[in-house]
Formats: sequence, structure tokens, C-alpha cells
Amino acid sequence: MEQLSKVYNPKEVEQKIYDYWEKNALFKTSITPDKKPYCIVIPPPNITGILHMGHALNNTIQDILIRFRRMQGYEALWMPGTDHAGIATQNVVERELAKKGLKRQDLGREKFLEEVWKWKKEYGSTIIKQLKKLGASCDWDRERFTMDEGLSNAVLEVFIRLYKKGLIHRGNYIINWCPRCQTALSDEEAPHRELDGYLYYIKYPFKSTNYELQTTNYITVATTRPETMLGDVAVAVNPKDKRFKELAGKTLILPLIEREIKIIEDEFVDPEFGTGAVKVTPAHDPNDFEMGKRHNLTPVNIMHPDGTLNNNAGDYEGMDRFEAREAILEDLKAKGLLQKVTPHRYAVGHCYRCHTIIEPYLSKQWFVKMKPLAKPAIEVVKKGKIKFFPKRWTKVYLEWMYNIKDWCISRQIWWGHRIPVFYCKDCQKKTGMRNEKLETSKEPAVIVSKTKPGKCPTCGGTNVVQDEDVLDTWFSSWLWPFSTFGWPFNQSSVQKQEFEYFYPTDCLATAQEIIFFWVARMIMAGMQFAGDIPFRDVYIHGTVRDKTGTKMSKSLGNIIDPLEIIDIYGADALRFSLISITAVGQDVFLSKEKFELGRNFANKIWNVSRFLLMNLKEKVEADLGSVHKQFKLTIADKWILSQLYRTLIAYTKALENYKFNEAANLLYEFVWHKYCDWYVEIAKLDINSQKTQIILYKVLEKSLRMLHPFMPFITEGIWSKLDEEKSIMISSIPHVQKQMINEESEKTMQSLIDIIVSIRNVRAEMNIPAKEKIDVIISAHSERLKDKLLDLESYIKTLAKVKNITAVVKAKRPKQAASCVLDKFDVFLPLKGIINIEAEKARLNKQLKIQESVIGALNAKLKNRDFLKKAPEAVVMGEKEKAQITKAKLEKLKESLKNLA
RNA sequence: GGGCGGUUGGCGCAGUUGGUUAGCGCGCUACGUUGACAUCGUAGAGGUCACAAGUUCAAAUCUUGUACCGCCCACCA
Repeated sequence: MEQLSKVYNPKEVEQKIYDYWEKNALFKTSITPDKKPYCIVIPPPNITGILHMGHALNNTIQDILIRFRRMQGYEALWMPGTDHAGIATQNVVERELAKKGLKRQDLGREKFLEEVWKWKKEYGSTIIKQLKKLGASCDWDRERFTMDEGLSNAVLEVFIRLYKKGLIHRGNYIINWCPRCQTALSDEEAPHRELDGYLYYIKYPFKSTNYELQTTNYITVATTRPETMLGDVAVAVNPKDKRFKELAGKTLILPLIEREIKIIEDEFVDPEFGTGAVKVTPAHDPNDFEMGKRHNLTPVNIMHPDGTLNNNAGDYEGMDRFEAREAILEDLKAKGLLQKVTPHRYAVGHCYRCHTIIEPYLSKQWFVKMKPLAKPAIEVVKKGKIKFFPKRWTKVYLEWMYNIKDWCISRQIWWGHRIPVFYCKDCQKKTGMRNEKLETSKEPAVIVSKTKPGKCPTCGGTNVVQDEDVLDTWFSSWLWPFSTFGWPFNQSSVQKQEFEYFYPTDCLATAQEIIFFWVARMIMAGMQFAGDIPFRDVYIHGTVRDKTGTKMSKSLGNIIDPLEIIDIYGADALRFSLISITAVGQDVFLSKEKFELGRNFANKIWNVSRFLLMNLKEKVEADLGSVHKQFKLTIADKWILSQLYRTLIAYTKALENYKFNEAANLLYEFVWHKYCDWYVEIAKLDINSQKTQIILYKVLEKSLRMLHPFMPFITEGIWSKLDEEKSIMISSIPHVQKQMINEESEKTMQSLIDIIVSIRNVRAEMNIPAKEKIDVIISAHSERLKDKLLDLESYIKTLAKVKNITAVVKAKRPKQAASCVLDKFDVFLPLKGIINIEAEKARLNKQLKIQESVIGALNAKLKNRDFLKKAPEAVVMGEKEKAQITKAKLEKLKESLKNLA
């Protein structure tokens, strides 16, 4: 068999191994009637994306699940793909154009889109390549893109279905407007961030022919955005507010613009806040918009889409909104109308793409009515058909769903699915309607269709134009779990069969940020269009942060690049480290050094495999199930097998409950601290025996299989050297052999470990060189234990560097010896001319102290009548036993101390 | 304003049916190269689990409250 290099070098092998998997089509899936399906759809990364730690964690988790299930015998499909990421991608391409001094408008829509597709072709699969480096075992033949023909068709189909049901409508509302991207955004795309700002108190004078009066007779309003005053159409007070009792209906002169506005009464106004009087700006504030409607006020829009002021802004026309703010404040101050300014902390929406401050902006947009869609999506979660892990997210989800608001889906950009709505200009002319007035599906001028109609079905006119807007990117993402299968299906198509086989998918793994954007909407879409839940489990993992707890982002420069980590430490090290430090649902605080954990572990696995291969005499064919019939097994043999299967049981349970870190730590503990530290060391005693070789080999081989979902590359690399057939990827997770779990051997092994550790301990304390072999006397607490000791002698000799062992029963401490008091044995090291009595004294005293505190606690318990009466019998028995052992130890320790003197 | 998460040895964290001498990794101290591994081995030091009250025979683990840190949601100008 081939030998391995001394240090594991991931760089050499990872790419080759991945190619081997792909070449042999090991990720491929198809309908397999005798297998149960297991399916995960990937959260499609943006085509603009490059792999960051969040991706690394998210996809490692999915790959673990997929590989684990595949090895459990499921037909495990991991459906991959990418998202067209409307605004993000458009921004990237626009930035490229800007370098050439061009704007997208210079190219025109068609040409610009060509550019985007070109960009996509060149860079759009970067992230996919990076996922492969991570080891992702997606079924790449099924890779989808949200703007593929099929997925686009699904998008249009859904739009039309919703429209026909009356769940999509178009209307004038205040929406979140990004003046930089110049598009509408949904509420989710405009997250609120707190800002330190000011509350400006502005005097609005009453109308009077007497100019003097105007400056003394006024009402004060407070605002955080003074520039919006140019769009004020009223001032509102609460009807119950006594201070303003007589003022309703009175006329004010809006400063700077000199427009006459009225004082109105509205319940919405909170008398406690500010001055109790509110400026009403229906075109620039959602509340004011509603108020305006209630009072029949015509909104005054003062802003261009780019955030500069328009011709309703008088002298301020052309200024940017924040520039205008300063100018207006100056002017108000000059006129003595700025009463005061107080610091004020408030939350404002920011564009989630470019972080520009959002402008609440009145415009005509398309909306999805969400309440009816939410209803079934709430039900399935409440009934537990869909489960969140960790559970607490259920509540977050439900709260959001209960308060769901309509979804603004139109975007004023070019890259995306164009809204399948056409307007008949001829009808518009005939009915005298203007485009702006179209609001309901009943309007004859609106034609909803996947393709451009040749002529208007109402009037036969050919003057038909398509809506300029595209759909929110998430309007395609929410269909992802079924659109990727080819929905809507033709009857009896293969796609339909596959869908029926794999859907509902099993698990969706994602980060918390995306629950509302995506998870909630997928559930609604699944229920509405696919007729069933999109997935059974939702696993929400934490956010990856830097070691100070700040979210990693490019702009902050605090990212740790997964590709760099892969380059230095290897993909397996990255994966294993990331997983083992990520507790369920907890955020991860990362620093580069943490990846050493995985690298070191990989190296350990590599080296113990290397050791095995160096010593393996022939191919191991035997099975563990029969090895105990064929050979007489030692304590250590039984112990490692017992531990193996205990580990397997716990490992499986952990993975089935999404406790990835637990499973990882179990493997680490087993492989390193049980197999390597103890079993391999013991096995060296008779490394050439067939029995030992079989067990060494088989335990490693099974460990590798358990490790494979976490560390796919190194396990495959070693596997290929083991003369095993095929790929480890398609081997199976070992089966539990319950009969191999052997408590007796575990107890004995524990005693052995205790003995060896105690001898090593004394050696260290007494500064006995490692090379110097010593004699020990071991006193068993019973005849039976003494017999067992004989089995263990050779282990002790080797592992604790002992020359002669004298086994006795219940012996007293010999003179001139260091002594260790254990549960079932006492160990004496006769040290000729004791090197250091003080050190021994100190050692014994330390032990004495520990045992005394233990016995103290135990005695207190055992003296407590309530404890004896109320605690379960097993617990009481256990404590009594412990007390007995501890008492015996104590006595011996005291005796040893006395003896020493 | 509402909701959620965290607070365990120097650092980073585990610890869900309440009962272990409270674990792990890094770091630290001492020793060590007998050929799997210095990306290693051996031994050790170091914490009464934020604080307070309560439930219980028994609490890091359950309840309530407090403090600090962090996150999410929210139309109070």
C-alpha cells in the first residue's frame, strides 16, 4: 500500500479529489424508487457574490447534511443555482460603465441588458467555482439561475395568477425610495438604522394682513426633516388637545413658500410629542399620506427621483435634499422662524444595497396583497408541519406574518423580470384615461400577458406598450424551491415526477437576516402555487462576525477570506473549524487562528492513517461484526469498539437534530483522544497481530466515514489509499452494533487509564526522567480486580514506562514509596532514597483536600433526611457508593501521609 | 416602544429531560524527539458558572427581578 507524506498537504489533493467526484458523477441524483429522497435547495448566492464566511458556514452546513444523508442511503439532492440580484448586479455593471464615462441611459435598455448578460457570463459563476473549492456536493447538472427561461416563466406565471386573483394591484402609495439607485424598495429592503439627528422647531405664522402680527402670532411644529416643509399641505393637531381648541380651520402661511395651509384635526397626532402640532406632508411621509387622504388634501411632491428638489420647491429647486435642508434652516433662522433645535435620536430606513438614506416617496407601484397568502403559511408553522431550529424563530416568524404588510414588487431598474403588463394607448385615449389613473384590473387599458399582445383585446388597437418596471428580485427567489424543478409543469413530464419525488424539500439552511425576505415568502409561495410546504425544517444558523462581534463586511475591512483560509489550511480545516465553534443558532466570532483547530485535527487524522498504512501487512477483509468470534479481544479492543459505537449513536443523534458542533466535537474527541491517544498506543504492543490490525483498520475506516460529511477531502484522500472500493462519498454511515457496547470493558479501561495517569503524574512530580524505567506495586481492592490487573500489566509497563509490576491485594503502603489512591486500585512507587519527601507530601495533601471537599458534600447530602426520602433510589445509592469510595481513599491518604514522616 | 440572544477559569466557547470532583480549544507552567504526528506527546496550574430572590432533598441547568453587552422589529412627526 502506498505511503503518505509526513504532513498533510491539502493543496495537493483537494482539486484532484473534487474533479474525481465530478467525473464520476457522484453528486448526480434521479428518481430512485427504492430510496427515500432527501433534498435541500441552496439559498442561491448572488451572481455578484464572492464567497465570504457566511457562505462558507451556510454551505458547509448544507453539504454536511447532504453528504450525511447520502451516506445514510437517501437519494440526496442538493439543488444549486444563483440569483440575478437585480439592484446589486445592475449597480456593478453601471459602475463598470461609469469607468468609461457612460450611464446606462446612454446605452438604452436593450444594449444595457446585453452588457449585463455579458458580465454575468464572465463573472456570474465565480461563486459557484468557490463553492466547489469548499467541497459542495451539489448536483451541478441541475444548476439554475433566477433569470433562466424556465424560472422566468414561473415568475410571469405567478404574477398573472396573483393578478387574476386580485392579489396584485397597482397604486399610488408612499414607498421606500432610494435616490441613489432610483428605485422603489420593499420594507425589508430598507432596514432602519438609528441616527443622531435633531428635532427642529419651526414657527408657522397665521395668515394676517398685518405683517407684524405674522411674526408674533404663530404655531410651532417640530420636524426631523425640515426640507419636507416645502411639501406641507396642512398642520394637524389632536381634536382633544385643549391647547389648540379654537385653532382648527384657521389658515397659516407656510414660510419660505408662502403657501396658505389650514390647521386640521386628526386623532393620529400625539399631543405629548414635540409641540402637539404636526406638519402634514402627504407626498413624503406615510402617516401624512394617510392623513392627507382622510382630509382630502392634495399631496405636493417636492422631489425628483434623484433626491434633488423639483419645481414645487421654489427657490430651492435643483438642490439636493440635504443641501436644501441646510439652506432652509439658514433662511428660517434669518427670518426668526427657527424657534429651537434639540438633539434627537431617530431611526431612518437605509437602502440595503447602497446604504443611502431612504426617502419616503409617493409613487405609483405594483403591490402584492399579502394577508391572504400569509394565512396558510401561518397555519403550517403553527401546526408544526414546518419546524424552525432553533425553535425561538417560530415566534419571530409568526409575529411578522401576523403583521404582514403589502409587498411593493416593482423596481425602477432594468435588470430583472419585466412586469408582464401592457397598456393599450388607444384604449387610454378613448376612455380619456391617463396612464397614471390606472389602478384596478378592470381598466380596459391594462393587459396582463406573458408575451406582448399583437393587438389590444378590448379595442383591437396595436399601440401597446409594456410596463417599464421590473420585479423585485425576491419575487423570483420566493419560487425557488419549486421553480428550480421546472414549475409550472406539463402533465406527466419528467420534471413533474421529479418534483413529486423530491418536494417538499427536507431542510432549508439559512441565516437569520433572511427570514422575512425569503423564508417566509417561500412558505407562502409554496402553499399558494406548489400546493405544499416548500421544506419541513428551517435551520437558522448564526451570523459570522469578527472577534469584536462586528458583522464582517468588505467596507469595514474586517473580513476573513475563506478562500485564503482554504489556501493556507485547506477546505477541511475551514469546514471543521467553522462547524465546531458554531453552537446552534449562536453567532460566530471568528479570528484566523481558530482555523488551526481544524488544520491540526486534519493533520492528526492524516498521521494516524499514515501510521496504520506503514504497519498494515495485508488488506483487511474481515468484518468487525465477527472479529470477536474469531479472536480473543483484549480490554482495550472491547473498549475502543464500545466507544466507537457510543460515538456513532451520539453523532447520528446530533446530526439529525442539527447539532453540528456537537457531532464535530464527538468525532474530535473519539479520534484524537480515544483512538489515537489510547488505542493506537496500546495497539503498538502487538501491532503485527491480525486481530489488532483488523480493529485498528476497521475503527479508523468507520471513523473516516463519520468524518466524511465534515471533512470530505482528507477522508477521500485517505480512503483512496486504503484499498477500499469506490468513493467514501457513496459508502455508508456505519451501522450501530449495540452488542459491542460493553460497560464492563469501559470501566476496566477507565481504571487502567487512572493507573497509568497516576504513575505518570508521580513521575512528573518527582522529576523521574522518561527513559528511566521504574517498578510499581499495584494493590487491587479485591481478588477479582487483581486478576484483571494481570490483563493490563503489559499496557501499564509500556505506557507508564514501568519495569516490574507487583500485583497484590489490599496491600499497605510500603515504606519509602510514593502512593496514589484510586477508585479500585492503589499504586505505589517505591523510590529508592526518596527524591523529595516534601513534593510527595504536597501531592498527597492536595489529593486529601480534594477528597475532603468531596466527602463533605456527600456527607451533607446523606445526612439530609429529605434527600434520602425524596431523591430517587438510584441517586441515593450512587451517592452512598461514592461516599464509601471517597472515605476509603481519605483514610489511605491520611495513612500514607502519616507513614511518610 | 416591543421582542430576542448573551453574561461559565487569561482569551474564545460547550454544557435541553435539574443529581458528574463543571468540560473543551487556545494560551500559560514544567518535562519530553522510544520513527504516525512539534500542525506532536506527558503532567500541571487556573472557574463556586453576572448579581439578587425564589422553587426543589438537589440548580450553571427551572421561575422572577436587576445590571451590562449585542441583535431584530416598530408610521410617533
